[in-house]
Amino acid sequence: MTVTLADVAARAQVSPATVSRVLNGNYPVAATTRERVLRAVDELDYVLNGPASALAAATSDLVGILVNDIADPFFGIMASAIQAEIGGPGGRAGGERLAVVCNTGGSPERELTYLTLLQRQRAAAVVLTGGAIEDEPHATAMASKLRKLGDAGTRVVLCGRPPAPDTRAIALTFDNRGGGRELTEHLLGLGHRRLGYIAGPEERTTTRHRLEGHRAALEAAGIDEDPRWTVHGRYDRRSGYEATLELLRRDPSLTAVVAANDSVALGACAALRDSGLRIPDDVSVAGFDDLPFSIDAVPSLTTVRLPLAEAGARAGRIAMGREEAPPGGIAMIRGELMVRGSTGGPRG
Amino acid sequence: MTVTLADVAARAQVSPATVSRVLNGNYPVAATTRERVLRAVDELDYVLNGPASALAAATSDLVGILVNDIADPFFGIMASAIQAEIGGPGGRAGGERLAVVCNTGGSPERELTYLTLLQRQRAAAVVLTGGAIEDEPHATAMASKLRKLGDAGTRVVLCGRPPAPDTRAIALTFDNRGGGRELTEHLLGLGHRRLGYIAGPEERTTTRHRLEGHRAALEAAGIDEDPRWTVHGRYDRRSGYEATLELLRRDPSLTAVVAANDSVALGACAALRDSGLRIPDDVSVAGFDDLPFSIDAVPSLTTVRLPLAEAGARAGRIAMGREEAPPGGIAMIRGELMVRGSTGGPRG
DNA sequence: AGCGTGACAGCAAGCGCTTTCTATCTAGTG
DNA sequence: CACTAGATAGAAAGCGCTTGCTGTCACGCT
Repeated sequence: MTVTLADVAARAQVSPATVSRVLNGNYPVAATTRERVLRAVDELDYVLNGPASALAAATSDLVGILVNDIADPFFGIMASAIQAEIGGPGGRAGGERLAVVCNTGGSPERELTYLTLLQRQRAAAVVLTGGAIEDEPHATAMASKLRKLGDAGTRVVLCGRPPAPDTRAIALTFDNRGGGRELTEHLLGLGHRRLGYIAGPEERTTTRHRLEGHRAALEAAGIDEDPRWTVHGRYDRRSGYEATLELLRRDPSLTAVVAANDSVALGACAALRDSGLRIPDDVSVAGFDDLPFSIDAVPSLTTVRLPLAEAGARAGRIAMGREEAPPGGIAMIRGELMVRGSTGGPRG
Repeated sequence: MTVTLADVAARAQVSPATVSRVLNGNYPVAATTRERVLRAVDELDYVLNGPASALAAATSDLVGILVNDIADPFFGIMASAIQAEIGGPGGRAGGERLAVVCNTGGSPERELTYLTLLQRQRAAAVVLTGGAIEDEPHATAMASKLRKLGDAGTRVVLCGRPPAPDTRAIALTFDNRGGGRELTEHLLGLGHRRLGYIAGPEERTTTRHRLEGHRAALEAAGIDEDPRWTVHGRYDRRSGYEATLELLRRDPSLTAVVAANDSVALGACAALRDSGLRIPDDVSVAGFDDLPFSIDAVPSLTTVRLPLAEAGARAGRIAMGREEAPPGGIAMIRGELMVRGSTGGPRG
């Protein structure tokens, strides 16, 4: 019923081998023969059988991209950039590859299961985006899985994620600590002394690093941090809204709120406004990531820009073997402080 | 080197057939045997070879999701919902499926090529999201491709996209026309008579339908539309910014601007502010989609909410055969007008 | 004229799994 | 107790493609 290589071969009066070679183009085939084959392919409307081809050749053209939340532009932007470089149709890369975007939802089990699924598909490469989960057993399981993938010839690249030791994985890590520190230094420079911090979920590297940067800046400035000034939440707007109200309840004298990321910062802004506070006159707000909407907030958000698209593109190229891995397999990608309207000197 | 089914069989002292059956669980296997096999799988760290399995069984567990722009939350939200229902790891669905999110970038060729790639992989189902491109040759090619996919047993679902006649594709269509109309009626009700419209790219069904709704409302109100009041652009913020400046240049007396979607509306707001105009006192602004950030705009955006997540979830279930297709294979999904702060009565 | 040499094309052996058909064994039945 | 139905397990035939190896020619060289 379905057209196979053999059918094409018969029609073109050549052997299946020849058809295969024409299609893969890695073996000399006379121009006239090639033409005949291509015509047959066209006439029969032949479509290669991917699984069969993958099985015989022991390789596949699937590339996995793991993201925490595909609905979040932070991941969407990286995924998009990675995918463009992977060279799906229209990409500059030669062979047409299928990018498989997998949504882990931040769940450790899913992360692992997806990796197994990709391993099962004999994926050509896998790119993991976003922070890692800091759970000892899970980290061990991940490392082991990544090692196996690497051993099986799958190229593994971590994009915006800390290195995975004892693994062949290439890591392009965001300097969350440095960015967090710079951001808080900016606030301190403006004269703020009482800063609330809305952190992301615990046991996430991203959360921890940004928070560490923040605390390092405080410490360097000789400020004793009040434990009440830190609240943990999710990486979304809602969480930012609630956390801000909580922060305000705990200490109404705060003059600045630093958020785990831009979405959280937006929620913080909303909460402040709803509490009758002006930004930045009464309270300054800062975000992280510099997602596209941040500049449109009113006032526009002071934040740390992470080169998401660039990092994704680079990760994609490395995954495809079109760019050399950084020395040591690790590269630290710095963020850039974007000072905008949401931060100003403290009131009074 | 790599562990195969046969290795597991040898270790468990059973035939490969039995191992396969244990793994697929669709054939009776004695409990003790099953256990022995599972132990062997575990000890050998065996991972099924996806391509081989797909080849032999003539089916695969890949499900394609086509989106225009994965970095755009509009698509991200739908993709996320679809994927959750597809039942990747952790999903309620039984078999573990791999969702393949394909980024077409709005390019017709890529759309087609991705479909071929999915066809090649013998995808179990394909969900196409977002509006279609209104180019006769391309539409024909798409229909033909979708027909072939359908004939090959791949379930095809259109989510937020007009029906594809002569195809087995199930369509969950957004009522863009109705939403557009309602939105403009709201503005007219407030007393606006000179409305600018920032449309999306031409030759897109979404663009056309929303615009048609807008015009229908104007016509019903007996307003002659000035051709200068419509500008076409892309579906992004930047485009909204520029288009608004252009609109203002063409007719500074406009009292309202209707945007093709929320991102464009945000750009419009920025342009208005930069032009020294207040929203909504001087000019009202309306968006479309009600993406999460819309409520955080200042003032918050009046827009038409599209149940993106619900539609995606439903599309996912239909694609998996877990929900019946709507009668006639077509369902119209209505939007809901969300009146918020960005629209008000015209000045004066 | 004889022959080495490319340039192509074909043969055939798998790749690792699924599944039909068949064989075996146990337990239930008259 | 002979016999049959039901429950498992195995043998083996592919699934559609790739690729190493083996021809077969047509040239051009000595």
